[in-house]
Amino acid sequence: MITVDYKDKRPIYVQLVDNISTMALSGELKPFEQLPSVRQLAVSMGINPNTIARAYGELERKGVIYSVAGKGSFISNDLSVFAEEKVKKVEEKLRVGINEAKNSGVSKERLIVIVGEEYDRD
Amino acid sequence: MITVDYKDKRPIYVQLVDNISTMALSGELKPFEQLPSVRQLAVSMGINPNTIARAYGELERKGVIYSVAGKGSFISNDLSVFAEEKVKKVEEKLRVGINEAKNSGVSKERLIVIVGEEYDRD
DNA sequence: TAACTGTACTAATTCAAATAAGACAGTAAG
DNA sequence: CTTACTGTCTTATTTGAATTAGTACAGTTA
Repeated sequence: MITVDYKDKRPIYVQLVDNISTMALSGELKPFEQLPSVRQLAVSMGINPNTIARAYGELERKGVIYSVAGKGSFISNDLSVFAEEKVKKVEEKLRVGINEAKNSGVSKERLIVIVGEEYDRD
Repeated sequence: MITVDYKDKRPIYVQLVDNISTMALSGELKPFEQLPSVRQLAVSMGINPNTIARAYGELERKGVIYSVAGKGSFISNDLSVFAEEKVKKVEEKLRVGINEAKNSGVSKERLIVIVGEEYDRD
């Protein structure tokens, strides 16, 4: 289910890009699967069609979906490029976080413990 | 030196809070040291006094500085409460980042390697 | 032809951040 | 006491990004 959270401070189109990307990567949305049309999704979510169109445009640029005028928008066949790009970004963000922790006096050992706690849960 | 970066998307008052907090923790600003007055700093940075006042208000709320009407604003004697609070936030942010990496398929081993790379630099 | 699809463009609206200007009270020095 | 600082508070205005609104155009499908 495609949703947005109004408590989330990020713009709606960013949330849509994030959610649909995640659903595509997890397999909840499958390759070649058709997405709701811009107008259809806009009505069902109670938001403006242009906001959906902007999200779809971003998703196409990232290679998550492809759009064909007159037909609709579909999940891409090959998500590997996007997946690699995402891993890169996640790792870079993590490095920033690690350095912030380092600068706040968190020890390497403490950090390893935290990594373990998060990885060995559920 | 207290500065703001206009390329930074964060509000100016947030940047000021962050910069002055960091300088206080690092010792670049020492306990009881007087900060520039609201008006003085506003002129020297070319921004509005109210923006500075808002930042000083936040800093006082966080316990980084204390302000006395008529005298000025000064770095707090005891920054331990703020320091602990900061470590908490940094660790929580890190846990979020770790889970994002985990969900993107980054292995625990890979993550440990990254932690090592960042910690054993400089 | 009719009813869909995505895309593009411009104008209006909304909201937080920042600015502007001023008022008030405490402090310190002449 | 007076003057010139200090922080604090209030209200109105401006600015810019995000979003909405409305419309137009071209491709697709039945």
